[in-house]
Amino acid sequence: MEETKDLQNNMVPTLADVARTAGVSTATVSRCLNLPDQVTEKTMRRVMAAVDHLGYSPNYSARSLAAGRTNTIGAIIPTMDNAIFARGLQAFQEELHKNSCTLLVASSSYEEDLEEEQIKTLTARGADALLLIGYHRQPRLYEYLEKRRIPALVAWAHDPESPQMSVGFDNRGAMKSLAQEVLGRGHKKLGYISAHTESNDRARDRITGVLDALSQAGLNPDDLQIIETNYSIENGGKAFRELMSVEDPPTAIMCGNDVLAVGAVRTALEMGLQVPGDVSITGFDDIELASMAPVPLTTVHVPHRRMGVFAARSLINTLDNKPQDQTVELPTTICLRKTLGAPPQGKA
Amino acid sequence: MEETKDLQNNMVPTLADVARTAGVSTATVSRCLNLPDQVTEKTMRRVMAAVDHLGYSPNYSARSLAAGRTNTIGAIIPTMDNAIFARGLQAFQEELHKNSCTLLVASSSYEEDLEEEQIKTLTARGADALLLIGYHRQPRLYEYLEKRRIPALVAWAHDPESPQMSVGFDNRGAMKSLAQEVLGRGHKKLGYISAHTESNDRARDRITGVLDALSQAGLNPDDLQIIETNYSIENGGKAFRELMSVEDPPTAIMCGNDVLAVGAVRTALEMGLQVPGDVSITGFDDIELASMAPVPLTTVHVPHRRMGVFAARSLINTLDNKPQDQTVELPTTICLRKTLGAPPQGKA
DNA sequence: ATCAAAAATGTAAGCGCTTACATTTTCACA
DNA sequence: TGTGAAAATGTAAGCGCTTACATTTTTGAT
Repeated sequence: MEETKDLQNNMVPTLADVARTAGVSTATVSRCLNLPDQVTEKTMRRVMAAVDHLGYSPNYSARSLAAGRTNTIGAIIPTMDNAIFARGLQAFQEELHKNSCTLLVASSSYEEDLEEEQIKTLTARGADALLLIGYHRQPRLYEYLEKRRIPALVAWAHDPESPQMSVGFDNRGAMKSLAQEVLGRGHKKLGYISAHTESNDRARDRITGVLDALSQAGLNPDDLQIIETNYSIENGGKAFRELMSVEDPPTAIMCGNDVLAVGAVRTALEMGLQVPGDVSITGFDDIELASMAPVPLTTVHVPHRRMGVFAARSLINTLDNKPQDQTVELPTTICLRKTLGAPPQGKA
Repeated sequence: MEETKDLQNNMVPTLADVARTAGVSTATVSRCLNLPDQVTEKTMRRVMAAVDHLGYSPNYSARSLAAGRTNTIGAIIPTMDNAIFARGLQAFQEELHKNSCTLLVASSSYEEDLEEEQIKTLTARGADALLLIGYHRQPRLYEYLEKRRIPALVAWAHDPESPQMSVGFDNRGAMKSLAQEVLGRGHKKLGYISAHTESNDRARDRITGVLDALSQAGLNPDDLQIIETNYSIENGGKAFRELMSVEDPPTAIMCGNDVLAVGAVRTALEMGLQVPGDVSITGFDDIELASMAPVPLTTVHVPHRRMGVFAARSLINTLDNKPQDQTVELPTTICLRKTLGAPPQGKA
């Protein structure tokens, strides 16, 4: 009983077991699995038969330890509970899968410290590379990653100046264009609802974009009323109410993302305001929600899925030492729907 | 130069390096990291100083290999590109993190074969446990998991009969209740837009729920027109159009989820139909979109985040051999908003 | 001071795989 | 049929950690 070399005895089979039952060395089995064309077809068949027979599948911890590569890529995103990241991440994962990599996920909840912790964790877990959102983080983290030779790609943002690998888009330019559309309609007084900007460079860049447009149009950027709040429909509504509760309220409210904008639209309607008759509202991202809003949202379309796919490819190419663009900027487009119009009579 | 024991020389430090610089054995360092109270405070300080000095962090591949545990839990979900899974997954991840576990993610794209492949991959990658959506899959997979002693928890569904560990809700019962609401309004002829049911037991159960209500109300279940389609707003619209294009169309269309329902609502309005004046429509899930729809959706609220949290706890407790409910059913609630009304005059 | 038991630490054997290097087999060509 | 180079396979040394077991140190009761 103790000599049962056959080990059906409810143990998980190892490479050595496969080798034994196939009558070859462990090296050969390993080659069958990893370097198929270094092996005779006959041997391959024998080994594969053993693999099937035993129900063998490799132990990745061991493989990773021995090979010094995990084929795992980590992603640290603010939250999945946000369609834009969820969708990008989904595309990212699909592309990784096509290249037999797996995805290790962590979320930072938009907190810088937590993100740092997650970076440490994921690298310790052996992520071969990392997907990060935005540029903003302690320089020591970039040093840490560099020291460990862990490629990190920044997504959702794009800064041609930065040495960091990235796949993103021009938050600032996109929002500037949208602001120009708004100003072009004759609005002179804008309000802005933003995500918290403290450690969110995308949010900051978008605001800067509006400011750009404002000063370019000869308006005073200091007049732009900005409220920062957490990402949610409800908060968008609250912020809207606040912005509109002043003496001479803005005629257009631009929002840092669609979720906030939808909240604003809803609240506007609740307040009995016409959109865009009494007040124009814009979003950013073009999530599914945008076209479904009570009044379909004028917003900026961002190619989230493409971003995910590109990010995956970049990282994989880098790991494979294939030539590879350091940084790619994806175009965004302005999506004019129904929430942007001219300011009300006498307000222009 | 070659004798530099100090190895700043851009190598990632190992346990042995820490041990050497702290002047203790590797075992002691390992204990400091994993079993802190088996170690003197003095030693601990020395070791920690070395850890900090070298910037050491453990290699999880090695740790996993040696310890036979990865502290990694895998989740295989149909897609993250669907708010309900994204949100649940987010909560799941947060809870795992609280317990120092990481999340390995894969998606099956609602394809049974792909799911099987992903199960194999994730277990090979050393996932200590698995989160799976729904019960439907080849029995051999359950056997496979059992043989490897990998606890797998089924979420999003609940079958008290099944031996499988689960955290879910009663898809059938919930949809039955909603159908009863619909029938209670006087509707006699219903249509149903479903996700593909082939390998989706949640979708099947929901249909069964409607059928239950129908036959209980003395109506003929065979009259229920059902269209199966892929998850998307657009497809919801198409299906709606098809259901309504018959001689004597249904007065209420129930949908397997909110996304399909929103598509239906939008299309109804495009067709010049009043909702619920001309046709009632219902959804399922209560995602954010639901209350934002052109007409706010009557639907079933499902506690996705709680489900994620419970799932994480169950799995972790199981891994820690803590006592643990085999299966928990979370309550759902019916969310009556605006898309359900009485059938049009003369149609009741 | 003494000594046994308890606490802390050390030693060293793997965990399951990859891979450099060594050995054997195969094969084209003379 | 014999030869050498190329192809296939085998041997065995780790990869960085955990942990059973052995050894040393500390502790506290005498």
